[in-house]
Amino acid sequence: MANQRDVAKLAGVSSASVSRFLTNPRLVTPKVAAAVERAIATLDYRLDHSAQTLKTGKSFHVGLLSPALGSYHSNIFQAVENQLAKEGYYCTIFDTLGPDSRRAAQSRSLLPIMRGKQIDGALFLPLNTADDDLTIEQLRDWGHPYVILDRNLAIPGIPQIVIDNYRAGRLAAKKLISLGHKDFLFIWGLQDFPSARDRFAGFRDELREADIPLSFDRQLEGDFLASHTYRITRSIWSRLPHFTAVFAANDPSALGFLKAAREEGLDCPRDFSLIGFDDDEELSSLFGFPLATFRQPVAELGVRGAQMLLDLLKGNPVDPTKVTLSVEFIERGSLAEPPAR
Amino acid sequence: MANQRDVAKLAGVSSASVSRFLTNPRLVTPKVAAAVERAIATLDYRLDHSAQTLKTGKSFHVGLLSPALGSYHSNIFQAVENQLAKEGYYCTIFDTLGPDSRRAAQSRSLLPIMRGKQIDGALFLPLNTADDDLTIEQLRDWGHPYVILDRNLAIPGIPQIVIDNYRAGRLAAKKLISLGHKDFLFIWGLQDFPSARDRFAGFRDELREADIPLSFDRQLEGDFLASHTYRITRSIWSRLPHFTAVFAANDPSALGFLKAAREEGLDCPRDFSLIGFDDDEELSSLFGFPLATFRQPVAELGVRGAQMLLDLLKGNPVDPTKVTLSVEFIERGSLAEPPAR
DNA sequence: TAAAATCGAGAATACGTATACAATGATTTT
DNA sequence: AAAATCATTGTATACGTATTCTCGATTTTA
Repeated sequence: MANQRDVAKLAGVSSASVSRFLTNPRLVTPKVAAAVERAIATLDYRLDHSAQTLKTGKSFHVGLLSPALGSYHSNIFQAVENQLAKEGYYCTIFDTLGPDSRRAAQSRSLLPIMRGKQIDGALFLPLNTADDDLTIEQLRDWGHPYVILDRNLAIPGIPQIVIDNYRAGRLAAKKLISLGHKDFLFIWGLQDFPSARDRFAGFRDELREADIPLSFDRQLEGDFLASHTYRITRSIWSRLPHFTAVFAANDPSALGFLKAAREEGLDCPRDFSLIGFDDDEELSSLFGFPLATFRQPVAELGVRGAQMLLDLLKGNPVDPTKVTLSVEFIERGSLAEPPAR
Repeated sequence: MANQRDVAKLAGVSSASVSRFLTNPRLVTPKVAAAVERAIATLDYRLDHSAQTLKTGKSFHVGLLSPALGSYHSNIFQAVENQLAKEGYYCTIFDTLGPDSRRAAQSRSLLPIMRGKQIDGALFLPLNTADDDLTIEQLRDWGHPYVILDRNLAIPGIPQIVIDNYRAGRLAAKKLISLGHKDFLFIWGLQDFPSARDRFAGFRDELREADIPLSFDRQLEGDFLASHTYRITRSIWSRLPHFTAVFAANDPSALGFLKAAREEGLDCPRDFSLIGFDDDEELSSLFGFPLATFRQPVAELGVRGAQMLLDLLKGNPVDPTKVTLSVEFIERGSLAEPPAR
């Protein structure tokens, strides 16, 4: 592999000129530039990234910290990767739940791994776990830029892009209340997911303000999967209180519940109204069921997060450090007034 | 940030000893080791990754080259990332279809980006495109280890992990033929996906050997999505030849077709048998339809690929350079004999 | 006991790059 | 025309690490 000295020798200039040409071509004369360019082409020279990193302290790598790498997160990643690639940054992934996290447990966090200049910044998709709380703490005095994605933190000044799950919860409740519903069910996703918690909080608060409590027997556990929600629903059906409206963690959960309810002789929207989350058009169209749901700007979450991180990396001022993206309520045929009793 | 010299000074030893302690503790006396260890803890010293890379030529980063980052690929990535993390390797992702590929188009490939010691090796999930063919060519004389995943290449000696899609196609055809079927349909996935092409080839070859041609009007285009397959099927229904057996690119496609067929008054398995691919338990259970399908070892693909790459990186001999993983045929109620005419 | 062999650790150096500093020539100012 | 300014380029050095080389100390062998 050729280095800058080799290029310089062939071009008949000093290695400093080669370096200058590479970092900022305007610093050298057109004549030198041409000679260097030719020499680079001849030798098929490539900049050594590690040497550059050592010298400048900038690696042009950012970390993507995320639990698992499911489809939801991978959609965000794709947006992030594309956005960062435009500016020459690379993405290194860290599974915060993988075997790597065992190492993390020993050293109490992922951060030690990220030390030593290998990472310029990080995008973090945290859960609501103690481990991830600790990681956030350590990111804060890491000394490098970072952005928290999709988890609403009350800490002022912390760079974050969030989706307004709380408002979504309120919207769902408001809509159902306005239709006349008084008896609700809430189907949880994985409780460690911040988004699921925020939706619950919004839903609960809106109901509370209408003097409708949401007791524990009206909360079903779930894991974002249709099959599990179906099984749970079937198994506790006889113990469920009277209900006419259901808000589920996501579309698969909603449809899993629907399947169970249908098998118990109920119909939607005749007997109850149903709202899902994260508009899954594939599933809805395949099912042929007009499920009311929310669409969340997943790609925009990634793009905005990446953009904010890039600004921080460049030292540009980031005006609002917290950006809130809105969900879109998609009203469909699964909504109706409660049946007359 | 402290460096090895600082540690050495505090420990009262030379920096060489510090380095030796870090690379191989057996190279130093227990006494020195203890002193160095203490100094490291005191100064919170971390190895500088870029300096180490510059010196050794090993970055401990591998590239994950993949088109898009959909759920299928992200499952593989998760397995790969976890496996590599165990050995201290990091994964940098490259979207071969993203805006980055525009850069690639200019320079005719992704490889220039991977030069300069930033990547020790690569895992590549190629499509059947000219771009990706070129990338494979260039990987071959890149000089670093690489493994091709999920694309069957006839080139001998090339390191690859493949899933036996061809055999799956044959199995599907064999089963349907043995049930007495004579009139078939094949539903394509995205044609650029090697796996879809292999399945088609196996299916076609098995039929051909039974003297059953699979003409173009018996091949439906698709894109792995239920909604699209549904629309296509409806739109060309009247032009479809008589059929009693259908093999679809994946489960969503199969169910999209099923939905369209049901709306046309057909029933499965009464009127036709149906086989999908990539066992989607969520979808099947939600649909309540016993779809025969194939299960492919996606996680194992990632694990084996990562393991092979690690072996190559360490210089271990890799015995069979081509590992073929088998699919599992899952026979369910969507299979039956053809109806009497 | 002396010479040879082994071992541990310090000194010095190189990896490839970016940049501070010095030096050169060209250009403008007085 | 001489002095001052400026634009370019070359020289030298430092980033932090791994490793070769050297040397002194210890152990082994005849």
